[in-house]
Amino acid sequence: MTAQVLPLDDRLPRYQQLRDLFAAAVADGRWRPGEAIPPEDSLAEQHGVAVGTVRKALAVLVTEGMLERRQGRGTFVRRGNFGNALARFFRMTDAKGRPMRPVSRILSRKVLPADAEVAEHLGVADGAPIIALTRLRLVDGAPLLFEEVHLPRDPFAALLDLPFAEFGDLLYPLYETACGRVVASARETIRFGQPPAAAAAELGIDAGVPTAIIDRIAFGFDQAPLEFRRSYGPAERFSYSIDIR
Amino acid sequence: MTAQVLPLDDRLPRYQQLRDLFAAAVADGRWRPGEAIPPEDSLAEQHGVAVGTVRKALAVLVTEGMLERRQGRGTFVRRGNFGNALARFFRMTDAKGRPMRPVSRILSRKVLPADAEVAEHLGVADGAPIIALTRLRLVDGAPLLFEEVHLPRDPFAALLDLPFAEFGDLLYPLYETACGRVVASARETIRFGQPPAAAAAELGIDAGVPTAIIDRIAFGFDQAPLEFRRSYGPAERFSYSIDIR
DNA sequence: TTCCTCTAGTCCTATAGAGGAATAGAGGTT
DNA sequence: AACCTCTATTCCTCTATAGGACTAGAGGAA
Repeated sequence: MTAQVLPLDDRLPRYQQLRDLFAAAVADGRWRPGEAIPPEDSLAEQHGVAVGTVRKALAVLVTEGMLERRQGRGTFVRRGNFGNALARFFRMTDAKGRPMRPVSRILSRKVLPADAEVAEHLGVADGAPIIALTRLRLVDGAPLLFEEVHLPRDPFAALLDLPFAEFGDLLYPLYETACGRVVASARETIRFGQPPAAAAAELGIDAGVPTAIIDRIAFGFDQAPLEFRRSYGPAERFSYSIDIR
Repeated sequence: MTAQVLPLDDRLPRYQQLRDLFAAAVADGRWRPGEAIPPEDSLAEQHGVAVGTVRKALAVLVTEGMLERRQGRGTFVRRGNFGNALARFFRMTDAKGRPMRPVSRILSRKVLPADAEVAEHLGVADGAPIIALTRLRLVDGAPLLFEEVHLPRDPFAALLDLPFAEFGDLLYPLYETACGRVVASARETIRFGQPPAAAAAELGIDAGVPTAIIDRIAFGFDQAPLEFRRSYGPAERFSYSIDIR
């Protein structure tokens, strides 16, 4: 969480040590999303290695998705691709396979102690303070998804003061701009069951209607969990598409 | 389909041309799954480039999943990871999140003309000959999934003579050993709906029971579709887990 | 304004080579 | 048998360097 004194491991190859060093620079905000990092030759000089070694370290971070290189321009810390975020994470498509673009409305915001399940998913202590949001996502004015979002309180405390109207339709850009956290990957689990009463009410369906339940844990560049989210939607409207490897 | 005369593009960097060359060697069977390819220095000499250039080409193919390098041993054409195939493609987990290991039984095998949907997914002409398999996958003796598998006939003709008992529990190893085709990636789409009568009958459920429907297109190393599969399973028993990016 | 040229900065391609690390196998020792 | 040592083979790390390609911006020409 806090910027660590570098636990560099001398047994690792230098390019791996550099990778860790650079990743830490991104993680603790010295290199910021959207900005260019120093050019490769100056990094090489700075760390007393050959340019090729720096290039190799940067190549690792590029394949890990943390950096992005543009010939002639520089090397940039990747910002969450919010143009693509829907395509990457919100893979609900309509009957014709087109991605749907939901509008979002925050319904509630509370600080609660984490229950056992949320604590495990977020990797925090049982009972640790959690921000719990509920929100509704609508397409063409019709409610499509009811979501319960859980965030560790401290890193996301900035969200506690934000008026609901300013949350916008996507949370990940907000995590970046308001809290400096970038979502780099996620794990989703889909199953099928019945919605809790609150979800059914907001969705305007009977509690007995078959419902798709999607659990998602979102991770930062350091693979630490940032968010746990559970989403409910009517099963007949649901279609989920994914490319594997 | 047939081995092409190399359409090497001189405008591409040499390492990309080499990549294409090496990929073609795998695709047309000169380099075979599980076997080692020539060492990097001999490839370099053979093609008149520096070793570093060969290494770069091979690195691309490693990240694409076609090759695998082992220090001190060599560079190998990757074989479908059948130990991991379940983990990679068959992501149904039980209520506790453990992957389930189904047993398979082939129910039927026919050669049919492709209908419009199958033809599109497989990238073949409408009405082209297709091998259509149905099979049942069981866990602990109970039917869990009913599957309709569609394959282009000619590349998979070897399956037409194989007794059902010799199909085994997984098809992908069979595609490799019997037909020389390796599944490298796949796209899945999940939705919920109602099963066709045949599926409901084999699964022992009512036709009205909510059912998970998974469509999968499996691709070879060259991104060409190899198989189209549609699977049906009772929704309450279903849970699907996926890592994103 | 619009277009062109030039330049500085940056990443990309490619080469060459030295030394290290991991593996497999041969052969010897206990 | 079990273990060790030695060697050949192979991939890995790292250095050093040269020229090319792409971008952005400054300045001048039409």
